[in-house]
Amino acid sequence: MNNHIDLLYTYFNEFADKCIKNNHLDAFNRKSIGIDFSSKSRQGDISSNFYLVAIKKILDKEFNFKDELMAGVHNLPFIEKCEISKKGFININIKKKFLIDQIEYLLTQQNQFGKSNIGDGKNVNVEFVSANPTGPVTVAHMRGAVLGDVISSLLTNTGHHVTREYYVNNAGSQIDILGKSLFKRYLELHGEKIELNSDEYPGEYLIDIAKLIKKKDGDKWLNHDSSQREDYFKEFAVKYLIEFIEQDLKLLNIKFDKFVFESDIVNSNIINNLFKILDKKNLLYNGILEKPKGDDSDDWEPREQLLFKSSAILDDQDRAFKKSNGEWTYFANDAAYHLDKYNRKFDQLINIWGADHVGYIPRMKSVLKTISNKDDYLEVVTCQIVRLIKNNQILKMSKREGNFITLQEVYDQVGKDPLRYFMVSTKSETSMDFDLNKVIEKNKDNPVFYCQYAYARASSVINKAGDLGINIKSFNNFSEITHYLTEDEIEIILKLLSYPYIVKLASIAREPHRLTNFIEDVSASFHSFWNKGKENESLRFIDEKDIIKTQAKLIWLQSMRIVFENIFNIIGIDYHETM
RNA sequence: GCGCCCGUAGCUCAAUUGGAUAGAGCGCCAGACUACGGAUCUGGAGGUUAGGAGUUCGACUCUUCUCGGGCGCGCCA
Repeated sequence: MNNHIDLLYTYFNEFADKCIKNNHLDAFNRKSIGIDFSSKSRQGDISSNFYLVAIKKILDKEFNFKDELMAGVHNLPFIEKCEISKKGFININIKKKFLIDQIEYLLTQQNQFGKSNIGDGKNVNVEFVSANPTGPVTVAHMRGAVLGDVISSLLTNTGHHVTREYYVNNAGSQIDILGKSLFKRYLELHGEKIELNSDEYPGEYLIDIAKLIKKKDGDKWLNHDSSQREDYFKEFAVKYLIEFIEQDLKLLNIKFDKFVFESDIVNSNIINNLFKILDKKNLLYNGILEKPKGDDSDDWEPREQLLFKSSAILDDQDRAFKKSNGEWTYFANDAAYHLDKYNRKFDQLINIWGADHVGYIPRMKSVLKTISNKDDYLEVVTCQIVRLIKNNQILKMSKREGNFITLQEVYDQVGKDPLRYFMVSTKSETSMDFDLNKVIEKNKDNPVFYCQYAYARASSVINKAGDLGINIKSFNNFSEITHYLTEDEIEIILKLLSYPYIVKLASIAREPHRLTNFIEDVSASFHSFWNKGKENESLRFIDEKDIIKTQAKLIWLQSMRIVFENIFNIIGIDYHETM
């Protein structure tokens, strides 16, 4: 069942098609057609800029564009009133009966309401977190973790097949250092005095893992061939750290469909395949990179190595593909991993990257553009850092001193819901402050609580009415209830009915914060209306003497609960009928 | 030095991708309470959207310059 927004969009597009076909209008970008469905302007229930946008494209001055357009609008089934304002906006009031029909439809849809198929079943790979397996998950990754998970949910809700993927960097020098650090802890357990180098990992979690090795193997490794021992300690460390990481993320209810190991990529032939693809297009050459301008260090010296001609595609300079000693660079391996994703037949790749990787985007997009011939085959969503604030002080972290704050620690202090909610409640590319004191307050200053409370209140009304024998289970007098609803309630209903569009736009823009804005907006309207019932009894929800009026209210309250549940499910936070 | 991101009310953030008078919460000021859940609500003040120039019917949004903040800048990962 199409709602008023769908119908209006469809009409505008068909009307434009017809005009263009008849040479009355010049073609134009349909994305510029906007519908304001939140009635913010209060000059109608919904409004549109269609007239303003299209009038610029008139070719035939004889053609009576305005009258033709409006005649069609008036034929739409939901139009109560429609006019074009002085400035050129189309303002529409909607028949209440039509809104109630939509609410009836919403109630039959339940958790399907708001879902759509704009993704058309596309296979999308969302890669996120991908923190190096050298320690527990820290706060540095928590925003990307929640963001990736919620974007995945948004995509699922809009008709995409989503694979949540984690790339494990278990090769390379960081892992060598990790293995050495672990071995030192193992030595320590056998009574040796150890000293960690500044680049080694000081975390106590390695002591726990070393204990596991000691328990399993005793002193077997104390005097053992070193290369075999090194591999063993590396693998052992990574295996347990990945488990720790999975446990940490499960605290936030984040689960991955697939873990891909860098070692498997390195050991496969995929890097050679990538080499062939790039080489065939003449994008690889031996050359010498220039010295970076900001680098005043003296140890720079020119070196010849294999370079990727990314500057010919999307980057501002070429990038090292092989080290001067002939090994593949990290970038080359990572690019090979992306080729692997491409070979797994995904229609699109989305990476969630932290701010420290933004400089990396052009070269990786260059690779994937070359492979796929599509500009946007790889999409990178970046998120800026989160500053933790406690007792009005910024919590500083320094990796060198090992005093990084773990995800677990923050989780213990605030819990899953505030953590998830706040991580996605602002635009990801702006840096944000996360105040540990404020996010756990249980009052209206806290939007998580405010929205959950709105849900609980609505639930309590429905339950209370049920106790009085009033419910909407077999209600079918939808056509009779419109005159029981006030303007405030109609406005809330309008908002609820715009929810499918909020989801679509949030999904297309990869911006979950649109959902939190929306639910806060509806919650505010709801709490405000609730309070009016305190001063004016006629505005209260339950009236035992007037069953139909009560049912009319219960119907939109139930609709609101459904919309809230759907949003809570996408964001991944809990909801309760009592708090 | 170069590149990317950001700059919106005292503070924390929005603004449906170029739309109408830039909106919320906190804080501040003034009010409301025997309540279908006060874990609340009503009203008010507060803005040259960092600043200048440009593009057009129309700019927080696009272009350009300046200022300020963050991140990154050959073989690390």
